Amino acid sequence: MQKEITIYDLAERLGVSATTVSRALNDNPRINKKTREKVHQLAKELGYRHNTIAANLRKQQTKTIGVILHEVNSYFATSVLAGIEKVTTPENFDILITHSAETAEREKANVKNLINKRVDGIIVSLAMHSHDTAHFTPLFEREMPLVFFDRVLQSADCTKVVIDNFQGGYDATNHLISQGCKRIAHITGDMDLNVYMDRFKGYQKALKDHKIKFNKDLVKVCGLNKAETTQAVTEMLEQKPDAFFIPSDFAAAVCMEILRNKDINIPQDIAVFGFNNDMLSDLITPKLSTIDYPGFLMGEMAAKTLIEQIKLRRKNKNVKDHTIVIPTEIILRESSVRKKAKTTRPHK
Amino acid sequence: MQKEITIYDLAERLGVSATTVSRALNDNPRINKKTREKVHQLAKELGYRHNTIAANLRKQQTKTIGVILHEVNSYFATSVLAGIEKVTTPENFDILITHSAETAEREKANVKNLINKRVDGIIVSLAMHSHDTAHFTPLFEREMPLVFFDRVLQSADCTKVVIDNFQGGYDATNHLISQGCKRIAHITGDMDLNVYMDRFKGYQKALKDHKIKFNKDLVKVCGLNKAETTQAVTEMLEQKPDAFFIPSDFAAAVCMEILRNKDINIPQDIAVFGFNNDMLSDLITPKLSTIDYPGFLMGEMAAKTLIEQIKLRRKNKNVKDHTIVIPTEIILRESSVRKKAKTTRPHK
DNA sequence: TCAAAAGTTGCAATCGATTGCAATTTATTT
DNA sequence: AAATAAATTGCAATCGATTGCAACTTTTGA
Repeated sequence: MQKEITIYDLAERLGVSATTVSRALNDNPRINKKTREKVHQLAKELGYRHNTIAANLRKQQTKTIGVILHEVNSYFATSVLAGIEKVTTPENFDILITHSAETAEREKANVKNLINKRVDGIIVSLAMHSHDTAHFTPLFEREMPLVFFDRVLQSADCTKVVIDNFQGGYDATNHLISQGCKRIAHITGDMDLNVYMDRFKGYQKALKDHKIKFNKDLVKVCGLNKAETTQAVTEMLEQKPDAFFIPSDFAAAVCMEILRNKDINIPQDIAVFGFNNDMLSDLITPKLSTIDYPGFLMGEMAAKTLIEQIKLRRKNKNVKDHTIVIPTEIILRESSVRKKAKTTRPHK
Repeated sequence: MQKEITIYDLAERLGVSATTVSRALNDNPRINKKTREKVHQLAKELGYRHNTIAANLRKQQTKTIGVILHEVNSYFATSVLAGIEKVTTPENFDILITHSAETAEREKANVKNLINKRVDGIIVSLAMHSHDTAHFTPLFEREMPLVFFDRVLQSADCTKVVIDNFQGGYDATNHLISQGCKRIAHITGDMDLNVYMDRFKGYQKALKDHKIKFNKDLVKVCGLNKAETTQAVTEMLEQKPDAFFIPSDFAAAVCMEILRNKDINIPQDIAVFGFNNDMLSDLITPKLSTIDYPGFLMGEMAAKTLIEQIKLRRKNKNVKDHTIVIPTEIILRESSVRKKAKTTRPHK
């Protein structure tokens, strides 16, 4: 790599100062139009490239937002990222995506790395196994603009973007009950996470409202990956459930495959209900009933809120923490509808 | 945000020079062990954070690799990223992920942005509509370490990591023929891209080897998204095909849904063959035959090669361009197997 | 005891762009 | 024509860490 051209090189050739070049390249109106054009012209000719690093150091801001995801390989994650991008791109923010592979250790490393990189703000969805959240305190100490979304800290005062998980859990369970299900198995994730805890509470409330006694043998916690789900479902079948409410479309799909292999009819013998409205929920057979999870909107809101915070911070105003709740929608499809035909919705 | 602690703050408090602090923090053996410990101790106490930006500026390297993907919302993309990470993490490289949403325009912006950010090297998979590839010349001019993977430039001398797309197309078609298919429809993507072109050539060659005359009415190019695939499949059905070879599992799944809605039996009436071995290929009914696409391995190889290049560049040695071909594997499942039962493979 | 070697530390320049303030030139007004 | 305003440009410091070179201190060896 031959050395990159700098503003000093341009300045020398044009017989002006580096200041002028810098201002010209930034289209500062203080610089004469002709000078500006000459600078741009030469910059183009010589293949000058703005050195973001030097500029960031001087300006003490990076115009970059760090995003910490627990995983990236889901339709939900990519929707969220798309939503974030929709907001950040016109505002000229870059995003730096990290993922913690569901471990607290990597989450910790990611937080550290993002601070070192001096991002202007951070958007986080917690890792599954992030019980000890001490690694976030450096962010609070710094008053770093920070928005949690989806999987959020339960305790701390902070800004959050979430869906109504309780309602989602309630709606799903309520629907299954309406289809005549009485032994509704609930295979779910780590209850330390708000998302699974709240859905579980919604599940319980729906049972209660219909005077169905809660049976703890019908609830099982697992990692919701293929292996663990397979095991959990297989074990659960001994309890003779007449429905599975598994708040993850992927895990629900795994469940359905197991049922199919055992020639169990879905939804007549056992109904299945997922969560997320993932791409695949509309492609598998039977199509999966689920709760639509507006990832794009969540990403949008999170980014919007964060950028507001960043702007306030620059003006040294202080920030009010608040919680934004995004509405969800129940999507009824073949896997759970036993009675009268209802219209199903296409995947959006 | 109160101001961040710098090495100068630490230096002052400890009554040593910033040089010593810097060296201590980097565990430079030239610094006395006791001094080093004192520095680390104070750094921890005061919540010092290394300023990557300043360090990058001085060191003229960012230890960051830029990745330009055409899309990120696929199992393949996340596999590739995981493969890249596996290599970069132990080498202490960060990755900066950008995606071009299949447009040349965004690809161009991404290239520019990554140069401005002074990444040490770039890994690229081309956008679907990236015909004019002039925006890559600044990279060649700079002799920027650069590895293309999957969707690669056909012309330029550069390092590439690809699969044997020809063989994949050949194997798929050959298998369909072995199942008695004679009118094999091929719905595929932009032929300017090596991946679709080579698979098409494989398709043609297989037909030829079995003395089946090539029929251009059975080939249709589209964007392979849901809407375009739906249209293409619907139109294609007028040609009365007895098989679909659609080199994208997602698009093949869309196709299967259409066939199912028309009560067309798969694979007896029409066999379907995909490409990628995506997560969903194993979850849909019937399970989809496909070509396994070792994304993880491709990511790994691309990153490995790139880091080699980066290291050579630092020593001012020059780099030999070469092409790495990763083997693929045919995965036979229910959607295409008409005759004798064959063992199916689980998704890896 | 003194010179050479090894161990520690610091000076000062450097990376490249930005920006407050001042200086200079040009245009406008009276 | 002089005074004032407006437009244009530059000086020099700054952001925070790194590093070649030199200096200083301590240890080692004869």
